[in-house]
Amino acid sequence: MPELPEVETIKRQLKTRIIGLKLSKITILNQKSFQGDATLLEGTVVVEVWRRAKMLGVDVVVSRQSSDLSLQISKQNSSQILTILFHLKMSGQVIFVGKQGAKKGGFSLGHPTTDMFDEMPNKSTRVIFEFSNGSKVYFNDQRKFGWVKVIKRAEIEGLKTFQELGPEPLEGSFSWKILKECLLKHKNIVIKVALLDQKTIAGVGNIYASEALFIAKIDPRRIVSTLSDNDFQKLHAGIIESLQKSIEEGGSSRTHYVNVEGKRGSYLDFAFVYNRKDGICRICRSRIKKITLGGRGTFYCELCQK
DNA sequence: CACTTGACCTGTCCGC
DNA sequence: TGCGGACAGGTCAAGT
Repeated sequence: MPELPEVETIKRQLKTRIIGLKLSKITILNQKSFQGDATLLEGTVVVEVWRRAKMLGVDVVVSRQSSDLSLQISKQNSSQILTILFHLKMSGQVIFVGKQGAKKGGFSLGHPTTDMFDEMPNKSTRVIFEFSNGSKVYFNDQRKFGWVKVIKRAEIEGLKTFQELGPEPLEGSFSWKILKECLLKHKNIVIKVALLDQKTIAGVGNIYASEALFIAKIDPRRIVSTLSDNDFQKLHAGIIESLQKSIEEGGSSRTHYVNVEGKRGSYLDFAFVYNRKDGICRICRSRIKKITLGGRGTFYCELCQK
């Protein structure tokens, strides 16, 4: 899927479009894609959209006349909040379609998406969320690895997948020393594989692991225990740089990823190594190599990365 | 226990 | 053009 920058892009866009909207109907087209009781969501109002690692959360509360009051309730009584949790895995998409765009507080937000309207649903649509103003959110997932689940907000922290997650790399508190500490938890594996473990750092996937290691000039085959403090510092900077750059570019679109408007991200136009086998290294002009590490394609420059 | 491989799915692309 | 195999943003469980 979508790694951190792609989910972050979806989160930011969805937030401006669906907060304050009331859910009217949920249609499940593939049972395996949906866990929990969808009927609990009908009539609820969206109060928040958030991201943790590669997961997307949409918080909803039972509607009480106005959405303003709902917002108040959410702050006072978190036990009332339900979360619609998404994991897009390899091929998930979240598409928003609203003919006039969502409205909140009297002004219109977002861009018109009438072009997507006729294309949705498509053959990979697995779940459809309909709002009372006619807007819709489509969860598409060609490979059916992704999922949507309904869970009480208060129960999320108890989920094993949440408890074990490593730190968020774009939070201010994420330092190179924390990165070092997390990576040394499994010091005998290859650095590229360690970066993919969500217990090490949350949100880094196959694209940004290769990119961050290139920026840090570290060979992806290195064993974690061989890294110096200077390496950890460069890697820390490389992770942040690649993730931030990708968010600026709206994420990476190799095959499936699109944002909520159905548009592709452009990070791969700037990528140093990912998906650039035999391409020219932007720094030393030698050929980019592709190898397999931990069963995943890994791209790097033999000259630049030591 | 630490680490690796296969499974989950559908679709596309590449070589013969 | 057709067919088989490898491969694709992720994560689990089972295997070594």
